[in-house]
Amino acid sequence: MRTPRFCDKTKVRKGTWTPEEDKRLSAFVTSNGCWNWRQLPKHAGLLRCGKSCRLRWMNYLRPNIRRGNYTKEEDETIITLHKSMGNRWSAIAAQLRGRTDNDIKNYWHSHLKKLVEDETITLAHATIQNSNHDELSNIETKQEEISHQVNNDLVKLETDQIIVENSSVIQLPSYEVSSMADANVGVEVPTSVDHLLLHQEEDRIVHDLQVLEMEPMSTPENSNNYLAAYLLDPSNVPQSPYFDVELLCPYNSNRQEQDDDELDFKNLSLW
DNA sequence: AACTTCCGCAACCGCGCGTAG
DNA sequence: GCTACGCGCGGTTGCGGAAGT
Repeated sequence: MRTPRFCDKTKVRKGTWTPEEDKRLSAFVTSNGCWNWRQLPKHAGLLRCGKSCRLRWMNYLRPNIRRGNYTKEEDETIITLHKSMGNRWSAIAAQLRGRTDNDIKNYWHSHLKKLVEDETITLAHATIQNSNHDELSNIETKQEEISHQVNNDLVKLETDQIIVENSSVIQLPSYEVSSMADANVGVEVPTSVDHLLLHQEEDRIVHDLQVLEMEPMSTPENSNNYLAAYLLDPSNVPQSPYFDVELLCPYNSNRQEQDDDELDFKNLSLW
């Protein structure tokens, strides 16, 4: 069982050190050294506990101690060391000449901590803004790709429909072929398989449009795609929050601004 | 001028570790 | 191996001056 290690509170002084006490402690340690902090106050004629004497000497009276006036280099050193070592003040103090752990700890809590927190917040803002920008770019790229694909598909679909309607003998629609110049027309009799494939392709386009509809429809091309699909088969096109099927046009710009506001609000609410 | 609040800093406190007996 | 003790460290407190009302 450990005995209480703290000073007998009835016999020792506490609180701020007087110049007289400082003088006595300084003189004693300078001439005799600090061989035993617990015994020291008795021999030095001080009504303080050993622990208090040690603290006073180490943090204030010891020679070569620098106080205040931290340089920018010291600030950076402390911040860097704190990042890697955490609250190990004595280890940090060992890297800075003439600074005590207590002084650095106080300086950290009164100045640097806030500084670092502010910088972290600024950095986090910048990171999220960049992230949002990248995400937006990805969505726009994806929109363009889908839009382009849908446009091509619609052109092929319309062409194939014309072929099916106007020709008694047609080639099976092949969407692997990129140019209509490659299609051989007038070879085979159309079968129910041809129509089945055609409907499957329509379904695929409608699916593409559904994917497109999930994204913000911000470009006129996307609206046109929606209109084209709607005119082709209104029953197969899902309702879009971005396209007014009554007016057959995109919702007005106020709607878009409102959505933008909501997006901004969502971003803000992350904070 | 008086009072309150804020802030920096010195000092205290409790805990853990190392070591001597 | 156990205990008592000293020391060092880090968290917390409280004093006193500055700033604000």
